[in-house]
Amino acid sequence: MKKVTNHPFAETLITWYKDHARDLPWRRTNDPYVIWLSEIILQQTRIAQGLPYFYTLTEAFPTVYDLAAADETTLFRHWQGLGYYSRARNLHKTAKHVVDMLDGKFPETYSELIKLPGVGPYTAAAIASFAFGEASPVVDGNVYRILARYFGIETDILHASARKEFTALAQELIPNSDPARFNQAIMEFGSLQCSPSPDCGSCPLISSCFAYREERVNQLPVKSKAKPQRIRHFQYFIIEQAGKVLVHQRQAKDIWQGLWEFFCVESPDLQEAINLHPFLSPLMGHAVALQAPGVHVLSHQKIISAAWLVQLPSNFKFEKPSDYQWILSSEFEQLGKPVLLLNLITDNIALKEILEG
DNA sequence: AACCCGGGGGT
DNA sequence: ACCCCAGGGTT
Repeated sequence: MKKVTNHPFAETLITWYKDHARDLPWRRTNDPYVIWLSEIILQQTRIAQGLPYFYTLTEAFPTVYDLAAADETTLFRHWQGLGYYSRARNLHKTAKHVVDMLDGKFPETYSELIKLPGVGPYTAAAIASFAFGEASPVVDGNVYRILARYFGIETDILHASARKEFTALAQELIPNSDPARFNQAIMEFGSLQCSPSPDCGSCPLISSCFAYREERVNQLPVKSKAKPQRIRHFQYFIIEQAGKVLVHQRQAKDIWQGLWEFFCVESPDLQEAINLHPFLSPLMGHAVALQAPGVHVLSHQKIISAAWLVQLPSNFKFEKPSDYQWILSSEFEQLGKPVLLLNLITDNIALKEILEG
């Protein structure tokens, strides 16, 4: 079912986009690798936050071959601070798959792209359209917002059926001629014009917008509320001896999987932490309290933490936990850490000097 | 279908 | 304090 003429909605967006498009680096290329990399970075991430990481990563790994050959520890270190660290792991998986199984060439269709680890409906549509000109509509937070307002769609955008409904509508709207431009335009429009608190007075779609006409701009899109945050308490022990520090890489299905940290006990207070790990008891004679980070806030958790610096004499003997290892203090900088620990280090000069010389 | 996964910025 | 951000994976 080819569209001969475009929907007026699409025409207006494309016209608006000609005058308002930002000059973003991933819009200057057709390289599917660079587009893919940018899209993974931008998942649930604002452009301003992702941009420095885009420059760093494209410089460190200019091609998919470079990324596939990368050491995962190095990749995690580059991803440090960006959040949602499973993206980094899936990035590496997909790069290796593309190099090893696909001769370094990315799949060129939505239905093939979506099979890649870390590539879901949005990202597959984005790559298929931007790199290969396929008319698959992107449906991201911007698109939900614009379509819900303009067409008066009441479906809860967190409901399972929402994606299907909004995608079907977007599929009707996307032109067969330069679908990539439409996808860029609708997201840019959502970001700059039809934002969560929009400036309807300057909107080119004001005369035909359902939400504006019905005075329901601030009620659309409908989105159910997030559940309250879980409160957690972490006790950190920076155990240092003979120029080395005790660390481990978080592995459990939990926050910060793949990142590195100091000896950590999840407990509301020091005494309970010691009771849980009796080897700590004789160490505490060498411990000094560090300035604790403030409450560290994640999307669904609040982490309240405390930390002790434990500098042990060389002849001090104790049995370290089996899942922890010693590394040179100076090498800690090279590992990917949670921002909570970056803040802890920044706020404590003594710690900073141990770890950064 | 429900739940989990970061960090930062706007209001 | 709450919302949102160029979402995706697991169970």
